[in-house]
Amino acid sequence: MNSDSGSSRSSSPDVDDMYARKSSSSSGQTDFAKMSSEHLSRGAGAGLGRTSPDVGGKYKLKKQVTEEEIQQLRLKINGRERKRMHDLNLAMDGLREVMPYAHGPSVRKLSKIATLLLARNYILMLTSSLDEMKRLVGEIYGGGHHAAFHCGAAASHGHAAHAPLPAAPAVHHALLGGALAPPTASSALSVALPALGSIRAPQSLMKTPPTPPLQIGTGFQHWAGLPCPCAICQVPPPAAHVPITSTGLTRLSADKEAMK
DNA sequence: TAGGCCATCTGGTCCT
DNA sequence: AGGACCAGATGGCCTA
Repeated sequence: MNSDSGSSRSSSPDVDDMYARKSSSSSGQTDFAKMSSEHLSRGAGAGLGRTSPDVGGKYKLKKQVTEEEIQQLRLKINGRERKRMHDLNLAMDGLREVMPYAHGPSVRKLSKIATLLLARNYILMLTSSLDEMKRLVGEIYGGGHHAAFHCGAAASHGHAAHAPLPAAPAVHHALLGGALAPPTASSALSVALPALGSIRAPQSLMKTPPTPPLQIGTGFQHWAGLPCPCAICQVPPPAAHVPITSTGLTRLSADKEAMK
């Protein structure tokens, strides 16, 4: 299958290198020279360089387009398409990085379809967890005193405006643990103080291989047993920030705004 | 060897 | 007109 993790197949070969291959069908994936000449000649005969009005599209070029100009144009278009796909693959890699599955050279990279499906499930799970967490907060503080939503380390995380209640950290992390566990309708007592180290990625998200503790990208190093794994403190750093429009996170942002 | 996954090329369509 | 986006076709690589 896909052996991209550390294998010879790069998800995005160097574009310049690709251009360089145009006349020397090296050991690439596609016999570029062969395909190019084949398709270009076909294109030249069927569309490129034609002036016939019945042929729509961008190749309704002025007459007298030389073979070389056609080839240059084709190469230019191909290069853009490669770059586009390259960018798409980079985005896909970025998505993989923030997905809760095992990363590493010995772990096969998720396929594109698997990445997308996992991402969808992950978002759904986070949304569900967030809803549950907010519901529990509402139960405990009857009316939702959101100041209690923040931990004592808030100041160092940019939450300095919110003075934490004395009991807030423990309550906060207890809620977090509950939220990360499979959502239930249990009371607040049932979610009391699971060890942070026990937090695991939802196994249901991944069939294989066994999932390690959540690794939500490079900006989340403090996840496993470190100070504050809360949803708020887990806001991705700018570099790894993926625009998220899920309703749960949107509401969370709204709540944070309301707390100011 | 079949099937899955991928990169690339290509032509068409839509948008600016 | 040029670029972005898309889907189909093609062929290579890898795994079961």
